[in-house]
Amino acid sequence: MPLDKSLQSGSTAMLLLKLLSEQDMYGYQMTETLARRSDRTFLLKAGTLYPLLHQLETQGLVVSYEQAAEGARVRKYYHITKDGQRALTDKQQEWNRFTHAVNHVLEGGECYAKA
Amino acid sequence: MPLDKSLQSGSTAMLLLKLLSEQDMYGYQMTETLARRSDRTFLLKAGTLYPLLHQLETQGLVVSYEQAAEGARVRKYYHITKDGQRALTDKQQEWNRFTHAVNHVLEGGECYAKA
DNA sequence: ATATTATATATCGATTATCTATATATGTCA
DNA sequence: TGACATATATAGATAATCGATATATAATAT
Repeated sequence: MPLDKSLQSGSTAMLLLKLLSEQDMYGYQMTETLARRSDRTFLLKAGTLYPLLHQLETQGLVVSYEQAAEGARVRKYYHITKDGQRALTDKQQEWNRFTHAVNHVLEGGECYAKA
Repeated sequence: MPLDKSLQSGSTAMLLLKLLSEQDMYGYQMTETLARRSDRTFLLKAGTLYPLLHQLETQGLVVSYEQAAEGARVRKYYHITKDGQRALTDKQQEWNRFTHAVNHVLEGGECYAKA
């Protein structure tokens, strides 16, 4: 089975779904959490984040609701759906397959099958 | 330091350079070797491979030469340069940084620094 | 002999992911 | 009042990859 082509540039969706699998979050909060948890490796820009969240919502992987906060403007929270949980599991499996494949090539190891 | 943006979709160049760091190869051979070594995870298409090789050559990371073979058409071999070796080392470091960051997020671990 | 398959390189156009830049609005602090 | 962090959003540009197509040669099957 071939790897999903969008995986290589597409790990961001998986990371967002992972965060939402732990708790509901609003967009800005996801950016900050991702930056912290990745030791500043993932510095997601607003121009990447929001279109991606809208796309996930269109696909039915997340749903959103607005909630007022004290001393802050209204925030748009996202909640992961059953489909989203399933998608997260799939993406994590593909991620493992992908990294193992890359590492196998980088280690210069033997081939899985001869030519 | 932010991660190279091209890394996520850009691990292919690293893998090709890795193969060439072991021995000179021609394009088709790289596709086959990559497929075998990755357990059929990386099934690189010609439309991806050749433009990428031309790009690496333009960047001075590889050089090419044609060589005739018995019972086969002329093949175009690629050889990695000093700059290519350096680029490979850099890309491998970024790869490690990237995977560690993703795995840290996926493990739901603690943050590197508090908000 | 002829058709098919594998080898081998190449280009074009489409798709997709991400970024930069820009826009808007609110709350805090100096 | 002005600067800055928070918060969401869209438009346009760039880059990586793929699908489709094209060409040519060698080996194999019918």
